[in-house]
Amino acid sequence: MKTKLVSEKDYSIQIAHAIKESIVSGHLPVDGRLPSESDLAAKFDVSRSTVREALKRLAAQNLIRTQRGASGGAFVNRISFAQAQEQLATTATLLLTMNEIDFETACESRFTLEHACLALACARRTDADLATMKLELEKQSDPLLSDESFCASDVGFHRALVDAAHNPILSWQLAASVEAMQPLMNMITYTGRSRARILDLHGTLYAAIRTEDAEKAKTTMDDLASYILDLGRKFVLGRATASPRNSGGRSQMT
Amino acid sequence: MKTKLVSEKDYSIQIAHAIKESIVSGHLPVDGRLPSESDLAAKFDVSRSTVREALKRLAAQNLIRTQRGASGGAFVNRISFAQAQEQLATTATLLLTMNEIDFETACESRFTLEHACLALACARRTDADLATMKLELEKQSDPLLSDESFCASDVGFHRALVDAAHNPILSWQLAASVEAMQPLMNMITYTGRSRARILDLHGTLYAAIRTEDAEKAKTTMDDLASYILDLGRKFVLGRATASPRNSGGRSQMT
DNA sequence: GAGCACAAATTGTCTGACAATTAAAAAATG
DNA sequence: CATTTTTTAATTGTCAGACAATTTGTGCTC
Repeated sequence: MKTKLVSEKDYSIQIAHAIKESIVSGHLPVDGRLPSESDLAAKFDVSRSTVREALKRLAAQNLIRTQRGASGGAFVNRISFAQAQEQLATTATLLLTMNEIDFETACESRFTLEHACLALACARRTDADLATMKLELEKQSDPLLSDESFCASDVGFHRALVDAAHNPILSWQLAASVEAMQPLMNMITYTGRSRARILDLHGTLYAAIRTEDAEKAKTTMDDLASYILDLGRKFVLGRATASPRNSGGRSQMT
Repeated sequence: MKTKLVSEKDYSIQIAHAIKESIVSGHLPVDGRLPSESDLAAKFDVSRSTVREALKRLAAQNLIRTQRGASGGAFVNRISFAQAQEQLATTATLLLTMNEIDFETACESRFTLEHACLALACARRTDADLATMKLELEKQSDPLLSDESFCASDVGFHRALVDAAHNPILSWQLAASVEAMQPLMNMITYTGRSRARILDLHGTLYAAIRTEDAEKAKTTMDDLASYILDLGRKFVLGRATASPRNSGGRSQMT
């Protein structure tokens, strides 16, 4: 049976949308196979190229995967947390860089969310969680560490903290948030003194979580948030007012 | 100058990745125009179809938009919060439905995040925010409201609450979270008694935010969270153990 | 200047072909 | 018969060339 398409929008968009609906609604089961490109072309009464463009749209959203060869085809993908996190991080990065979100707003959202994890983290942290955090703490205490490595370890510490809440959805959202902010954090040059302060706060956080002292953890997180905010303010990061908007003015890719 | 591609992966993936890098890194400015499809085909030394498939991948992620006609082409898109929210909601929905996240986990993450917004909401809520919340409260008090409409109003109330924090990043993440959970919430049948209870809690929340009583708001949110959790537990929503996994077993789309 | 026909550029779609890959069927081999 | 090899068929990936649809600019007419 042929499926009707309206001629107002591009066919590939409509086809992608139709298939996406089938997937999201659960009508097409995970690992279910879509009809072959030729069959879809016949079904929608379009050419194979058009179907292919539709499928590429879906593939870009990790909704399907394709396999060549006999009994190959397009299969409904079970989206993984890793994929979802990458998607979210990309989107968050774009929002930050393209929409003139200032450092303070980004910082506030990140620390607000992280703050929210602390109660759960204190209640559920395992020895493994603590060990991961401890490891990052030791890394950060090395004064020879480059700013980038320090930042990376910082991300690792906070990820471990969030993971200690043992809620995959929270971990997903938070990890992406933290990751998206990394470029901004990388613009800060960490002096010996600021590193010592951060390390100190991280240590206090670690201890609070180890002893399941949620209140202490929360106040420490607040201290860390305001300290990072201060650090950020000292750099260019108030982009909303500092740098001109880079819209307008066409430019070619070289 | 031609850009080299390795022959191990599909060309359209590599090309999409290359252009994506240029965009995310800011090398291509917002609203900047990409070379025409023919030019890109020449640059990467592939056919136009392959380039087109790559561009469709980018379009699916809202990274570019295309325009027909003279001086048309593909332009770098400034991603909007609305687009970002839709993407995030889709991904979240898929994670919930495909990865056997149980109702409790989803509920916990949502209310944990929402809880985190309360302090900010109390401090920053405007009269407009309060008015929006009030409006939804009145909608919900109509006993003739269908379950779906009640749910929709519920979403509206919580969105208004989150928006009262006046942090666009938080609004974005939370709104998507709430929206992604809507299908699950829709599976609950709301009795008159449960509606009254929810309405009561919403009212208390509203009052607390109006009077900037963050502590009261937090405890009320916790009450609401545990009540919803209880409601959910009474239905099938413990899918992790209740329903069989719908993977395996190929099936065709009809 | 206003309106109009026409050309040029660009994306959207179609057609048909071939290459690459893979699984299953068929054939050869012991 | 069991195992290995070869062939075949199905399917996606890529290519080339064509035409349609859409939009912008240009020059002409009035």
